[in-house]
Amino acid sequence: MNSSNTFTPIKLSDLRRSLAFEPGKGLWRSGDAGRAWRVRQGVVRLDSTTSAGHSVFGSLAIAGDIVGCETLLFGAYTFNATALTQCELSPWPEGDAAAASASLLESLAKAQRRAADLVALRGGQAVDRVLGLVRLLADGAGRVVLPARQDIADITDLRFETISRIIKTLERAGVLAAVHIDGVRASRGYAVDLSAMPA
Amino acid sequence: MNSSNTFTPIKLSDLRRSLAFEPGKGLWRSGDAGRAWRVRQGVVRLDSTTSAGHSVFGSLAIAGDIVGCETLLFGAYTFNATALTQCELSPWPEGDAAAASASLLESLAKAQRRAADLVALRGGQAVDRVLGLVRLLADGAGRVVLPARQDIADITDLRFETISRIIKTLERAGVLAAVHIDGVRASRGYAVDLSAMPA
DNA sequence: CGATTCCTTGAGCAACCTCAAAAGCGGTGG
DNA sequence: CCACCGCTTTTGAGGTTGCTCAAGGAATCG
Repeated sequence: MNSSNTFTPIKLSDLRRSLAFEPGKGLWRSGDAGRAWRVRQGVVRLDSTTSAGHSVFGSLAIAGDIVGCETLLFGAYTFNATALTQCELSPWPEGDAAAASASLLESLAKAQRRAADLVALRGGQAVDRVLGLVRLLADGAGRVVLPARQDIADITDLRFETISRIIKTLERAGVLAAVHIDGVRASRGYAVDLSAMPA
Repeated sequence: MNSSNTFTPIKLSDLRRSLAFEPGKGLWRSGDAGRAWRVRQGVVRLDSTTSAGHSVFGSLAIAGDIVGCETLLFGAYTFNATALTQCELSPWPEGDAAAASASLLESLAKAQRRAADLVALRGGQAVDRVLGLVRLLADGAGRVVLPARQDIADITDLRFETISRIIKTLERAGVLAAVHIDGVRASRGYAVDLSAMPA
């Protein structure tokens, strides 16, 4: 019910290498058989399937997060996963059993912090939610590739028209600046200057 | 900045037994030294401390969830924890290292599902959010002890006046019924009848 | 370059918020 | 036991933010 899904299953032959995906690409669906991954780059959107059968935003995974670990318990994914930006996944666990166990504890702690971040993106004034997402997704150098308006809307529980208005306002205020490479627009790429944010 | 906090640190001598807490009781604060626990009963509220120094709702832990596992990594808690209802915690991990590792994986999977649940509580129409929380907290027999209005408001990102209006409406519609024991009101206890919910 | 999807912008409206006041509930101490 | 105090909950009236519906423009893909 959300986003475009050019969906093809992950190939068995790829299980040992790192995989790259384009924005909008469906990675897997709830119930599919598969394995666990670590997100190396980009943003993965995880959706729950409602009783009514349509897909609603459930959570986000960004660089460092582990996704699909439930496959180790049930053999199948519980969420639908799609790439929101260009992204890269590598198989998990990556080392031996001991390394996996340490990384599990770390992942659990990280998952709990991530949950709090997500919750924060769905509360308060509309502008602050969008800025929160920008902050979450921006790299250290003040660069960010935003998801599509509709995906931002799903994440923040706002309407895409509202997101559009807010992002335009932030551009006019100098907080966001569309990035161009060789004179051509980098799709949804922005330079971020939070200090330009009016009180 | 939220809720009343009759705060006293957890005693060392209690580390091996299960502990019980009254609603409103502060369990620990971010930065405190302490250990990890499994929630046996009730609802624990976890708050992040903002840069401005005040506490904002971050997430919920209910029966079966593991809280404070980050102490095994950093030696200190990252969230402030308070009991929203009468609740009971027992030390975690409960068995040997092998059992802990299996339970970790399970906990990670559960934490991710819990995150999606929380996210769902902060989107959509006000009534549906409150009903979502009621469903999350109700036991199998259609009984629930709700947190205070202000806490429900913090969880759902609504105002406590709005929560009050919604709960009264649900009572009048027969979805919620205040529970009395020996003719005396069971504090914030309700019987739930979701089938009485109008479309 | 034609079609489809995504984004922008406007006008009016509804859901929820804000501010305010009063009633209920629980403890505490006379 | 009752009067009092603080805190929570209820209820009302009016205001604001973000939603809905609608239309046109920009991007992207074949």
